Amino acid sequence: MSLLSGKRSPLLRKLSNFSTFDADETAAIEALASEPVPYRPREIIIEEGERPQGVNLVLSGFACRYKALPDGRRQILGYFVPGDICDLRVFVLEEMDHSIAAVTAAEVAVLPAEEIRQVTARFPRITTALWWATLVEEAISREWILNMGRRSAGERTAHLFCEIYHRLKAVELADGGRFTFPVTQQELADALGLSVVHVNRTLQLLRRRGLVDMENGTVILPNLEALEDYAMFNPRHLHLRERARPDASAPLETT
Amino acid sequence: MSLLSGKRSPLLRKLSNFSTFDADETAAIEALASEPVPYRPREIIIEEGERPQGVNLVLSGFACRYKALPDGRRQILGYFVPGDICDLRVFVLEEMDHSIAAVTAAEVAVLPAEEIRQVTARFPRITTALWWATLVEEAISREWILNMGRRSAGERTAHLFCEIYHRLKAVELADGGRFTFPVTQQELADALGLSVVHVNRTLQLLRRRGLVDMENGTVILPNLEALEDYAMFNPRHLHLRERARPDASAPLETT
DNA sequence: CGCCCACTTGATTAATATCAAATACTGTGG
DNA sequence: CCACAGTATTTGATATTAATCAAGTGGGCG
Repeated sequence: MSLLSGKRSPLLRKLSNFSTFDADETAAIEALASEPVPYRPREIIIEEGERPQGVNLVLSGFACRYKALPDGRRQILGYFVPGDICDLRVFVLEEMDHSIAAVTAAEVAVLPAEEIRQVTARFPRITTALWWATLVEEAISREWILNMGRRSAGERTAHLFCEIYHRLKAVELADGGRFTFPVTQQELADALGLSVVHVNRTLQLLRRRGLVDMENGTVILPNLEALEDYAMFNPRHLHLRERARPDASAPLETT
Repeated sequence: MSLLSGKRSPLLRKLSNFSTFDADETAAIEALASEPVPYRPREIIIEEGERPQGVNLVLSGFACRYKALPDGRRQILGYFVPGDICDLRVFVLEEMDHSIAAVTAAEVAVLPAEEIRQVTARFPRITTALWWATLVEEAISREWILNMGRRSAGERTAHLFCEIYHRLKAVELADGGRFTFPVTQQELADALGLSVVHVNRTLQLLRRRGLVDMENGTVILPNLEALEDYAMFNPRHLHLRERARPDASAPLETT
């Protein structure tokens, strides 16, 4: 992708929020995303129970993890935005305990385990950056638990928009309080643990308060500060401070 | 600890659910837990914003992760049982985005990063097992999101008891449908995202249905199968199948 | 045009929170 | 052993939040 446009790939843009890379490292990161596989909206990428084939890297569009209860209730567990890697070390486990699907039209690259192994063996700084990405994803999961458990419908919805906004901004896909996020209210409901009807009313509330507007798949946050305040959003959990850091602190870099 | 009693440490018991270890590996795992630090109930182990000192390994008792909102609402994000390691790669991040505290009286060992690095450098099978443990914890987090989002108060409570039971069983601290779990209803409320009063009523409901009994800090599950059914509990997400496996599949084992 | 799908609205019900008070239980000092 | 304080549990009444049911509306598109 970077070859075509001269622009940095979303993965590189994302990892640059944690570390800076020299030319070799940059080339190695850019080389990871081999051939993009296109998915249509809602198309399943991997399903619960399957054995994972490779490590998926989202290049464009949105995807999500989700889980369903035997009686049909469905819960989205998290979103993937461009630059996100789904389960770096998924091969340790025998089978998926949840599913991953495209939310919108999306392009996903499948990285062979061996390729990741080689890159991480050669570039410790990339290894650390990949761990950082994994740890941030875990932190987001924890925030979701707090979200579902202790935030009201309005706060929870607002919080989700703050999260997506900051994540998209980190890969240069959002700015000025607006971003493309074409999801139905049903999908929001599944992500927020609410009913569709209630999502609809909650969005109206946020709109009335001038916190969130949605038109045509674009989310507009006219007053980000007020929104973050209302949602009690603390960007700390995204660990996005831009800076170079030494990579000596990483344990677990083994032979 | 294993020196005192001749019994296997909880960490070894836990990892044995994933892999079998030879004498050297066993010794290395047993040597990890140096000196236990005692904590009193509710004592904070690490607080949000702090820089982590080392990797914590729970030897006895229960601990939890939690997060609080600025207005005081509190949410427990997960429990630690003996054998659990809190954040293997925590050093990658600069500061904690949540807190960890003892729930009951507990003993915790602090593992220096360097020690972990050495053990994992020498024993790839241990490395893989530690990853497995980390991945299981992530899977549990995801299940909690489903729990909070889509399960009713009763189902959610039941599900938590199923989870703790299976986890304790994996370290030989539960059997025959009973285990020690001395938590207050307020703490359950913070874990389940409910009010105390509602937890109380939910427990009464479960008791009336013969699914859960609690007396004196001991939880009794008189009919585990019915409970799991009611909670729609699927043990798959704990990835606890007992078996030896090759460790060749692990990516990211780098220099 | 007409259909499908998403969105919206209103009315009602169910789940859960909040408030307030009463009852048990635990440990402590006398 | 008792009295007491403090905490945890239980109960009842009421309010709030969110789900459900049912019926529109509206836009894109074959």
